[in-house]
Amino acid sequence: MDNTSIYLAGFGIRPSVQRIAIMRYLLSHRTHPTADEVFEGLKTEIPTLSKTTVYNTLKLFVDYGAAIYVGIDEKNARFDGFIEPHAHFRCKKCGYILDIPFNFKELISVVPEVEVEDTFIYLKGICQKCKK
Amino acid sequence: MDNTSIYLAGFGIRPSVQRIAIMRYLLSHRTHPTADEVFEGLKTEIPTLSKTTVYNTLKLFVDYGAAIYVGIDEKNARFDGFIEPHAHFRCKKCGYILDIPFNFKELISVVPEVEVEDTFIYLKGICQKCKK
DNA sequence: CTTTGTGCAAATTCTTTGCACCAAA
DNA sequence: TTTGGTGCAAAGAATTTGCACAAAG
Repeated sequence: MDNTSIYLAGFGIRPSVQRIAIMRYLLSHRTHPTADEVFEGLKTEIPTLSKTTVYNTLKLFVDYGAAIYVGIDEKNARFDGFIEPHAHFRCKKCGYILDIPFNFKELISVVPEVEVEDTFIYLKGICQKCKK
Repeated sequence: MDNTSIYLAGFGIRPSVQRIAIMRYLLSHRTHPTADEVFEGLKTEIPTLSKTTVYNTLKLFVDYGAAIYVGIDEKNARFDGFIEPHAHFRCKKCGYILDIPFNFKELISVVPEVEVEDTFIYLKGICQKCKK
């Protein structure tokens, strides 16, 4: 049965075949995919899907707090369906993006003069696999 | 006299008229400019300057550690001549980017399983001016 | 029926590339 | 005289826009 539909509704997002599929993709592929990767991953399942819809939908998810925009990759926008606050690490060699648990509270306190709404922590370096 | 030339040499960067002007621009305009803004700001001073050279040079500066890439603006790459580790805050309304002093050491310690080389902290919200 | 969502094609924008010329070591 | 730097024009790639049709409330 379809709990993705209910999940989306919880964010105030009207479900549609496309939106459900895209959210399902995000939740089952924790790879921080680009819009293109989402499109490629779903075009067999939904042959009529367009890239425009993927772009629209991912933007919608971010606007409604159902996904996180990940700006760690200078070439493409990436998206994360895992919305608990966390940092991201990207390997400079293989490009792999790793979720890093991180408590944002302590960070926000250092900035009293502005009203911080969103926090993005991007770490770059070499991952374990590439180090060997 | 020209200490920018010596400054660049300190990073292992051969000075040229263009490189000196671009670094001077970065150091005197702490606005985290885009490549285009740097180009626009210098084209009167150096009428023969090309955008290609600005792109090449900014990339070179980042590669040699003479400037920081600022990925807080989803539309454009931005650059910072202030290379002490610090965080960035961007106002969602006016787009103003503010430097935030921040000690990165404590952050890196939370990620033992990977080798972090670069840390980027981006904060977004509403600045004081826009709050009023 | 009236608003919202989708998708095609075209446009836009930022950035990179190929190449020829110029400058410096 | 060889390597490195600049700049033009063109290409490339990611994303957005305009618009017509489809779907849902």
